[in-house]
Amino acid sequence: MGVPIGELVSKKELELENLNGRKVAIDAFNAIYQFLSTIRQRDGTPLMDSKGRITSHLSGLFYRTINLTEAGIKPVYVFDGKPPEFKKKELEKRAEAREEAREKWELALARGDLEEAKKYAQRASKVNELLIEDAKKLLELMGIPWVQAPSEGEAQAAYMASKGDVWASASQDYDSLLFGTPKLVRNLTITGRRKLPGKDVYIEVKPELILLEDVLNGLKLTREKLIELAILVGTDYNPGGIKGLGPKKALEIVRHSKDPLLKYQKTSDVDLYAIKEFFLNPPVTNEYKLEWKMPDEEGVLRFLCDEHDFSEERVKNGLERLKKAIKAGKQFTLDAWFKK
DNA sequence: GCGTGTCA
DNA sequence: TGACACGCC
Repeated sequence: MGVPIGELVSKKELELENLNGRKVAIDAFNAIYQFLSTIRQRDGTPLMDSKGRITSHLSGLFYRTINLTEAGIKPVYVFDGKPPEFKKKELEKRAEAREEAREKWELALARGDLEEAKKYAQRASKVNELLIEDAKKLLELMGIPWVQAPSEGEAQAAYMASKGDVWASASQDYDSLLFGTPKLVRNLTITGRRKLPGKDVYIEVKPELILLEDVLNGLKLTREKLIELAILVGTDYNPGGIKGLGPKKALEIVRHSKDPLLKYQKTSDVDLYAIKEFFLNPPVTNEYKLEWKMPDEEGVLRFLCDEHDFSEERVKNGLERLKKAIKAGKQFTLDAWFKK
């Protein structure tokens, strides 16, 4: 998933306090997928209400949004629209991988191997339309803005960041760099512990900031060349990339060739130039309003507790934290204003 | 992933 | 106060 250019990218470690007072455009699909795959019981079953509807993503969204607000961050979630036609192959690949994982999940469960079961259950995670609708509804009730992208959410987030409507985009994937975000935040979480695959070892995961300018300067590339590099090593639109080309070789090629795609286009069954054009000029919209409001407390309680069986005590507690954080944030903004 | 209770 | 185990729905 996403472009495999992590090893070429220069990162700065970030304290959450550094984001105080900043607006951040979060890739909603990316966040929801993470919640859905990680918030699970020991056997891999996601959290569900009494009617069997998945609630893992609601739990994740609710508490993370409160945490970000407490850190003085103003989040806006950006949802995917219609994927481009040439993403079909990648989406089919993911569907196959999910199906395979689902079968292995069942087999592991039958053997009573819980650890394996959970691993495959996570890989079988599927973000469907109902999860998206519920997520949007929760955000609205919480007073948090969300934006409907016409196409890729990463592209819309990058557009909003490059216009200066938000300070940065946030995602685990690097794609928004290709779409031109000046700043990308990864690992935008509070509790920075992540389990290493396989072993029972946890590592500290801190938020990190990636500046497009640093990446381009470090690699001595233009954004157009970075896009060509990504296409050679593989994107969601041409999974796998060019056979036999890794990041290092690809970097040399794009540095020394005026039109690196030309040679590989001849033997490729996808339109590499169309992909490049898509990264350079993706469909985006100006139709959004970024307003952070006080939460509709009754609405949140009805939605999470009455409809989805969340603990009233926990949700009320969360709402108190959210209200307090919003007021503190307003105070901060006014203080900063009067100090000027 | 995250909150909460427990133990030092 | 911080690390950890457990349950959340």
